[in-house]
Amino acid sequence: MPVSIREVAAHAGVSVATVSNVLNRPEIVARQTRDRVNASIRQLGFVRNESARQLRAGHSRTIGLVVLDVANPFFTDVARGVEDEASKAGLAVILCNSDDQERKEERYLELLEAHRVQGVLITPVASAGSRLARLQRRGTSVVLVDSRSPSRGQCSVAVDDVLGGDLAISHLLAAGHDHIAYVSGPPGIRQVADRREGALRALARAGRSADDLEIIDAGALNVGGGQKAGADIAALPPGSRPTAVFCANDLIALGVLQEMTRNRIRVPEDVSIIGYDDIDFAAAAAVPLTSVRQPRHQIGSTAARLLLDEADGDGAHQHRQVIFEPELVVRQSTHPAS
Amino acid sequence: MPVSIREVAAHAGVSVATVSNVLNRPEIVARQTRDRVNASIRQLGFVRNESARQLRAGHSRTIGLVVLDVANPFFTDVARGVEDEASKAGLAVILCNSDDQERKEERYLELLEAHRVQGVLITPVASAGSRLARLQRRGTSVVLVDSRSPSRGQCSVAVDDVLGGDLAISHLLAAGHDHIAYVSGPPGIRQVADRREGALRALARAGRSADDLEIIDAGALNVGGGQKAGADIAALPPGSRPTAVFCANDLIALGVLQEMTRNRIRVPEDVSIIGYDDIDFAAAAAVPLTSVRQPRHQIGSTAARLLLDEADGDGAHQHRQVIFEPELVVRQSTHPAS
DNA sequence: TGCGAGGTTTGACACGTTCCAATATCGCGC
DNA sequence: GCGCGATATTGGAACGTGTCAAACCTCGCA
Repeated sequence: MPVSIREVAAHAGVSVATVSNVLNRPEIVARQTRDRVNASIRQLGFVRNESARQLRAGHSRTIGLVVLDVANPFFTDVARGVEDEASKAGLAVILCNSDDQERKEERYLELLEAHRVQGVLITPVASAGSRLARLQRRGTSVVLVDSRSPSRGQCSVAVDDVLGGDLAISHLLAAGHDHIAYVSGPPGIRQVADRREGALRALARAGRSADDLEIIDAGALNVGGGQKAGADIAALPPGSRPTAVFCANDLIALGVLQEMTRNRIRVPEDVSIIGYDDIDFAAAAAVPLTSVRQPRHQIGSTAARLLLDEADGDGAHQHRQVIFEPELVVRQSTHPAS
Repeated sequence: MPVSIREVAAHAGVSVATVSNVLNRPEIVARQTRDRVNASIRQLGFVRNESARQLRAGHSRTIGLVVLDVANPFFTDVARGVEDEASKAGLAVILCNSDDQERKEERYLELLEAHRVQGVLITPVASAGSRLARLQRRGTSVVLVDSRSPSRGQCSVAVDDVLGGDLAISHLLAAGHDHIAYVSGPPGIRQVADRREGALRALARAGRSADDLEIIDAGALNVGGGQKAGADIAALPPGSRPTAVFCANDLIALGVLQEMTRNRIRVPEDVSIIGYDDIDFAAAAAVPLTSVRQPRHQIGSTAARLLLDEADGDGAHQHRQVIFEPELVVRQSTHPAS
């Protein structure tokens, strides 16, 4: 049904090659011919066939984005960053959710490879190293997102989560808190572990020991986990309750906040709460959350640019490991210790 | 760089056609040959070239999804629904954000058409009708998402927003509220207008007039708009303040809630709040929001299935207009009038 | 030994585009 | 009028896959 370049050529009374030239290097064809061809294109409603272009070119004008879950606002914003940048370059973005499952990730990588994408932007599951290496060996560029390249064999964009943890705890220490808890997610996740490490670093600098950081496990990096942890905190007798809690991400912080409110524990007067990510809902919470901001959109756009640089490939590409610094955003959920 | 079917054939000592048969109709090739070919495939790391397949087949194994903005949790969940369904069918999803801008939408539609996608799932901007008609005329299937087909010329999936507005207001009336406000978004958006219409319908049934519904314009369907509207409400003297507000979506409701809390107006004791969409953050708000739930994930998956049915095309496809019923979810932000 | 049937394998073409080398056309100076 | 260079156009070969009719085996049976 769709009209091909051949039909346009016939309609305009020129050869197929000329139509192709009008499309790709209009300056080399005579104005008169060009106008005629363009008229035919409009008249017949011709639209290039990307598949055919790709076949000839050897690679597609498409990039793959594999995230753990777009429904997480962090990744949503990263995805926007990627898409905005890709759009500028005329590229399409194929979106894939791995749900942190190896099998899904593997299936998607194969699909993307079959599509001969220019490259893959990925927040890999823990064990993805060898799969990615194989992918690269076969010629697909890979850029790690929110994840650091261990081997320097690829580009990566990450945020210094250790620093982030440090910022959060330093803020609480400066406000005079000395009974602080870390509401953790699954410790197997790098981000969770790094933020904890940063927290300990800040404590050490203040002359405290690791034992001074109470660890409360939320089980999952979502609101439900936060509620569970919040209930645990509320159940403590007021005297032995931490006066400040640092949450592994904002979703957990929102859950904790909700539980505090439900139990009539005032935030920040009785308990200060600090989150991580600074998602939009952090500012919009009933008590606006103090949080550690990550440049989410920028993470995505930077990753996309690194990929484009690698793929545009004049061969001069150097792998780069970009690390952003997180930033403390103080709002109303933290308060000097009474 | 990537290995082609030809190299596999050479390696296995068979013809190209046989390799193709192994890939597409394994049952017709002898077990022995099949095993040999499969071994070569694994050994060489062969991965099909989708572009070439598509070129041959005339259409790609890809669908396009055009939403106003994935960063809106409503669309995020719709996108997940689409992607889960597409994944089952082995299709890739190309994600596009129109940001409610005609030009961006147009560019993306052209890109998707060039990719010869199997079809396009789209929440169109207001004026998209003719563009979509043209797209269909040229052979690309279109399914409207969260939007009704005016012409019945295509499939669509929507939610009965009039009913949703009705449910919300009926709930408030049943609780004895008689001073109710509608915090509206841009009235040009169909969803906003429909929800208002539903609200009026419920009032009329209760013998009230349209004048009984106070309209407060939030300006935008986001948290900021809600805050602005919330400030307006808080500024009213307690006596003439509405005892209940129905917000055009949850983001607005969260903004209003935040403003109430900041001004020490109790929710729900002083003011009841009801939102729309029932996004995950509604349940997680400091005061869990009563809201009108839309089956977001299901909207996406249904739309994808309709598209697949149309594209699988044994010719027997009938366009269908699916309309879901929204559902009232009562939580703690609404309360009988005192 | 010859023949046919049934099961396997293969050659060749088509898909729509791009690119390169080669050809056609033109203007211009002699 | 002829030849030259410059400019415009064209023919045809790829790219990698899927399909289909035709060729090729092998085997059993007469």
